[in-house]
Amino acid sequence: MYYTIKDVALKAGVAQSTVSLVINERANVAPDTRRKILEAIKKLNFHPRHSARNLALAKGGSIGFVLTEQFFRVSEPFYTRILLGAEFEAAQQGFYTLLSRVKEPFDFPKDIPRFLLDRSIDGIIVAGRAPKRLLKFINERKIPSVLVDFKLPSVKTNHVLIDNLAGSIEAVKHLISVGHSRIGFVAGSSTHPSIQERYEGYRQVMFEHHGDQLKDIDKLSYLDEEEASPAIGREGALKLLNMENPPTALFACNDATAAGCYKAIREMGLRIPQDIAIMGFDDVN
Amino acid sequence: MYYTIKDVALKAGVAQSTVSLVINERANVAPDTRRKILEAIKKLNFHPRHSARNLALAKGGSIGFVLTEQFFRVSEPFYTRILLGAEFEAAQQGFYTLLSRVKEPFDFPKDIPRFLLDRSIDGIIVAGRAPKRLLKFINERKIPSVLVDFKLPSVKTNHVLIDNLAGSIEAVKHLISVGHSRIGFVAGSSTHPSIQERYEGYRQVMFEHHGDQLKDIDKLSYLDEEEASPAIGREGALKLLNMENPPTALFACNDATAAGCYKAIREMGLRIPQDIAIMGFDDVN
DNA sequence: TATATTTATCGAAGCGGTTCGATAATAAGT
DNA sequence: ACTTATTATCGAACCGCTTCGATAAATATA
Repeated sequence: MYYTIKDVALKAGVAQSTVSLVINERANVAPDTRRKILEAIKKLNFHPRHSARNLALAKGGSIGFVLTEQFFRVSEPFYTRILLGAEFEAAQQGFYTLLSRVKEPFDFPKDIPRFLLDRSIDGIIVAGRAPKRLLKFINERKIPSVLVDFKLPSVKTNHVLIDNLAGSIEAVKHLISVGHSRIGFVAGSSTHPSIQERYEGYRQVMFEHHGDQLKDIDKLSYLDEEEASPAIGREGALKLLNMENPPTALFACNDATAAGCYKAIREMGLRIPQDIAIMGFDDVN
Repeated sequence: MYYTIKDVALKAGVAQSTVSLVINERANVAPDTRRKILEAIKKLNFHPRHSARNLALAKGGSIGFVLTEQFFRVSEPFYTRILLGAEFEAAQQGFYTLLSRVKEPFDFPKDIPRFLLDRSIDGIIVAGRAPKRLLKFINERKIPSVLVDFKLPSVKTNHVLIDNLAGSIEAVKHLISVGHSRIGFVAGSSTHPSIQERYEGYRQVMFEHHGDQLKDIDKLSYLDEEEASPAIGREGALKLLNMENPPTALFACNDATAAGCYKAIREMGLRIPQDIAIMGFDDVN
């Protein structure tokens, strides 16, 4: 049995509106009245109905989380973690989190996440990547939004990005500091801005240390446009490690790719770290 | 700018209620009227507001998904997958999915997922494990529910379970069929019913084949009550592989544990599958 | 003491849908 | 042709909450 604000009002002997004032912690409620009302609430185990409140407030009461479909297939939990973190924070603030996967390719009006249309959300988080058309739609609707781990130069947005460049520089410098000089770079999703930044960091440090051997550095890089994954990592590692004068260290563009490198290395019967060093990015697992 | 059903009615020159009939695909609307209304809907890009509709229907419009907190920390995406699958199906049916993590230990009235109280959900999925008190609460409230991958004998529920016993039997038989006889069993979460069933399957097959060496079989099992994880797997594998007359194959209670076994094996410098075989459970990654 | 302010509470309207009972228009039955 | 059943549409009430303007009571100001 569920009770409503009306039942509470009745039980406490006050008007509904006064109960509402108490629920929402508004000013000007006599301490005694407040006490009575709180008591009634407790007794009836009353909890305001989410949809009723949201309707009255013209709000959604949730935040949306958009992830591109293919991230669901990847075994790496990078974005899943972000989702869970967002969910946690949202819950703290009294919001629910609504998940939506957008298709690729994106069929414009049809594939718009439903919660964007039925006003279920008050804001939206877009992670990893999203069709430009969708971002524009969000902007037109003036829906508060923030992109995570990507942005499009052509669309004005709020975003939180990883400092890929700095991270990458640090990674490569570390490898150099422990004695490596032939360092390979293995990447999937090579067109993704984040990956490009990581690659840029790699190149910067490599140039700094081996500026004279420009062509060599290019040969040490394996860039694949396909989704970064263990399979791609394996492929890249095999390629680089089988060249003449192979690298002594591999820097993978992310941990999923690193897992593949790891596998390739094992297949070749090499040992880590004795024979070859390996470096990932993202700190998952 | 958002439009309401009223705007649609105005534009189409009919009553709100008629528009509602069309939206909900009810009978007895003249084809011509229906057409006019659909046109107006399209033109105004109207989408019924979720909260308004749910309020009127006394529904939630979402389904809840409950996961025990610690599953969020585990790197294995087993339950995350189930969440995503549930979300997908729910979306197909026009429902949103609300996620909630329950604490352990569970502080009864306080830790009840909010969506259970504010009537945001019409049904609930509980995965992996949950406090009995919570399940009872759900039952008392007569909230449609289904448990995934666990059940409690003392609480009447719907559940969908993995056929742990059959899977386990199949796994061990396979190892035997390829020539192994000393097969170790490595498990975390040893009190979890699913794990116990897997252990049971292992024992059944082992008894069948080595009924005479009862004590040996016990020695080949590593059971830890702590959460199944790579760390536990590693620990178990190291222990079993360092005994006198070690197993030639390891059967891990799940893939997270298997990952740890894998690691241990590598640390010991053994090769898979030449030196030792390894078997997981769950088919993740 | 009379008047102006402030404080506490209330009632009613509104949020945007759905649904039920009423009514008008059509079709069917005799 | 006249009553009866069916179909299409409408208006109003309702879902459970918030909020605004009104009112009464309590305090402050002159």
